[in-house]
Amino acid sequence: MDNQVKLFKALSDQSRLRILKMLEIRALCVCEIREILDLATSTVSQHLAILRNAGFIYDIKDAKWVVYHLNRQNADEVVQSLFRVLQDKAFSKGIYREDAAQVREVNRNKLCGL
Amino acid sequence: MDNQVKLFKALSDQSRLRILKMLEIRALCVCEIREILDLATSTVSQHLAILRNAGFIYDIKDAKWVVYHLNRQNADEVVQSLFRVLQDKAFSKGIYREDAAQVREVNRNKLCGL
DNA sequence: CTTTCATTTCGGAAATGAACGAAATGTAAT
DNA sequence: ATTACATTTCGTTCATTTCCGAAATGAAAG
Repeated sequence: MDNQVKLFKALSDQSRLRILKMLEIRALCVCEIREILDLATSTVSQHLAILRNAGFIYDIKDAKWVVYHLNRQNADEVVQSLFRVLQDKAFSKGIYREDAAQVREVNRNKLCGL
Repeated sequence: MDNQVKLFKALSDQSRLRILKMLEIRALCVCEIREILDLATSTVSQHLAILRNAGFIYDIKDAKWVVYHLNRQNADEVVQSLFRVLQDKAFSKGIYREDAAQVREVNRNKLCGL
């Protein structure tokens, strides 16, 4: 598939936009994202794969978790430009604001094992 | 559907990105767009409806044609921001460059009736 | 080495999207 | 008015996407 189209496709889903806005606040593991989105873990994992494949995020293994980070250093100018689109205040309202509040509260140690 | 998601969905199709880049050069009627994309007229009409519904374009009836224009004045900041994404040079290569050449050559009078 | 547990992959169901041709619409020309 | 014709709408088909639960993976802890 055309690379530019792939970028827009990755962003054309509410759950994935929410994930990107959450990762803007801080890196999160799959179980934390799952908790906030309230979707099956496998579904969250697939959304993350789509975002990673498009270059918006990357993951780092940390202890028993896979922690996802916003890929702010991506050299692709279109990706950078799209990150800037997500800075619009439209993405700080409604569900995005609610998610932001939850991101500050969730704790992977409490959510998952420990 | 969420408004922001609708914007990205509208852009997550190669034919629709091509249409927007063509309209950047000049306003076009459906038959001119159909000629360049080489799709059924009904398919082109649906793509145009999706872009219009998202606010990226508008149409004006002119004689027997419906002429589509880029909606550069759209007040939505996200739309403006997305127009800026499309300014990236990635959208002036490959198929987009070929389309641009064709836009300068097509003539609705020759294509359609007259 | 075996168990535990977070995550990914797989397979399938339901929803959505893209494409076409045929029929409907509406306007311009005869 | 009737015809001609650009465009839209409708109905259908096929591909893709989204979602889930079950099974596989892989690393850490016991």
